[in-house]
Amino acid sequence: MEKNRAITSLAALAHDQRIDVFRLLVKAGPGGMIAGQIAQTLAIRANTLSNNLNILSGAGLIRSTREGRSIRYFADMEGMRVLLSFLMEDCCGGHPEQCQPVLNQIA
Amino acid sequence: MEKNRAITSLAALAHDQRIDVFRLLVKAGPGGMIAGQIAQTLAIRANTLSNNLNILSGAGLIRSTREGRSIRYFADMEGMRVLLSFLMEDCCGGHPEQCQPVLNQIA
DNA sequence: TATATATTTCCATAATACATGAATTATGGA
DNA sequence: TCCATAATTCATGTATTATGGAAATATATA
Repeated sequence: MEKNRAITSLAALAHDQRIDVFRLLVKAGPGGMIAGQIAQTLAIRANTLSNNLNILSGAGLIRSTREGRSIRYFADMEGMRVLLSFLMEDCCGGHPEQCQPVLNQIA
Repeated sequence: MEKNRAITSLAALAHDQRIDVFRLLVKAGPGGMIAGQIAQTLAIRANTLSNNLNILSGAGLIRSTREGRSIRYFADMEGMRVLLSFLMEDCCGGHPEQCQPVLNQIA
């Protein structure tokens, strides 16, 4: 992963509404949620949400598919995995005992 | 973890120099690095680095101890773990098959 | 075609973060 | 004590980012 992409992803998550949206989609799981549901659940205006969904998409953290008039959004777990890999790169190279506790206990 | 703390941590990492510093300290492992070494390795001015180290510390992503005139910095793996837990919260609740691939393949 | 719903785009203003030079604090050695 | 080294703090001009109103686009239904 290139560094600029990682920074884009981290900046996307470092935002009051977007972190809520991402975590909501993580919880929603494979079923995802349509934009309107997200806006209603989090009490966000449609245009602000649209902008923030676009930023999360550009950051590779969520995906979407159109369903009639609605658009359904999903957390992109692969994007998240790539981001974490970049941040933890070479951590476990010489010192696996320092890195492993980070990964355990997350579930 | 409270949301504002997570946002602070993510914003700390979403920065060209700070992400370099963090990853350098992750690679350095338990031995850490003194500030001067970091500045030299990454070619960062002392005052800029100091400011960015302070931001990373405040975000709970690195720690430090003084060693004579120098200060040694370490990646804070526990802080990282807490951040990831917050982001992935409840992911594995109903759909462990979506969350697990994120955690594997990182090492 | 006309209307309603869902979402996005455009734009202006306000707020925030950034890098740098200069000065300051802290520690160790002569 | 005096000086050198290591790191931090402060002030400031610049640039980036966020927000919300209004308008526009896309799709479905009557």
